[in-house]
Amino acid sequence: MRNTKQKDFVFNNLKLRYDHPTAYQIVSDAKLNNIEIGITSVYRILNDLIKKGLVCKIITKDNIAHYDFVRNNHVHLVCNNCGKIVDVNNEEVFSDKFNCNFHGFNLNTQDITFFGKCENCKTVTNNKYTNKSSK
Amino acid sequence: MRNTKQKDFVFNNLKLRYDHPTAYQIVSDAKLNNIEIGITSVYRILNDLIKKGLVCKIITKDNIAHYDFVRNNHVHLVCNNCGKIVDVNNEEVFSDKFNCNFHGFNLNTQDITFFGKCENCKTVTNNKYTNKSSK
DNA sequence: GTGTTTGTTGCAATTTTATTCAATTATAAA
DNA sequence: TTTATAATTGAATAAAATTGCAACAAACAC
Repeated sequence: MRNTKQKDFVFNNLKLRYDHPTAYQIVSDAKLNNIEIGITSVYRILNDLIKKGLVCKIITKDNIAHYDFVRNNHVHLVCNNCGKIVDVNNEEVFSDKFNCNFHGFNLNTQDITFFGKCENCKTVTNNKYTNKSSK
Repeated sequence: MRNTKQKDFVFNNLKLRYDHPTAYQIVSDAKLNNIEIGITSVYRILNDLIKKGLVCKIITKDNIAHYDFVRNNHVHLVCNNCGKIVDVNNEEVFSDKFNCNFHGFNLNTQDITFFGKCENCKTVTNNKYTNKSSK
């Protein structure tokens, strides 16, 4: 694992902004900051950060991926009309304050996924996705 | 809205199976059943079902979309090593039984998204994503 | 500082997914 | 039952995202 200006930029850019950018928006922002970085590297760096659990990907109903830095655990509210994404603290959702009318939203569907290792893979050292191999 | 053999096949295939197939697997299965359907139509039909909240899309760490029929509200546990997807009832997750060791899994990250309409879009009749227009 | 090692970058090619548009076909009206 | 209407399909095309690989460069040893 090496430090490069490309990795630094993607990481810090995501950490500093709160607007859930797309991969292209990160490239544009890099250009404005005179950082040379290709879209390929942005996608690759984002996926590495996702595999480390530092970043998550949100797919709005327009089927374009938006990326978000994982701060304290939070959930996303996504508008199916304008694509707006709002962050809400975990605790609020898991409390009894939560219902389908929430933070001004009128919610109707949910996507809840937990990632980890299953029974069989818990003991395995090499990891099909998070490392290329264990060699 | 019209009934076609393609729509029927995608809907019933997803409803009957419990293995979270990819779009390509649905096309293959259609061929085995002598149903003519192109990959384009499968993606289109799947997206329509998602917009109606009848189907959801799960992205494993291999970045290929898997599709699931929405029965009673349930969450997904995804293995970052082998890609295995397990369905678990909502109630179990929102109870105190839930922790990072769950159903044999060793969980470490989460993706929780709720979809709906935001404050501004609640009153709007035409919908950027769920309908082409309101004309 | 120089050289070696090895992870990283970015172009090109590929794969996955979405859109366009002409041809087709389900549905309802005649 | 035929015709008219408009939604749907799929081949071609385009866009989004990933992978392979040669060139590059960060980190470490000397």
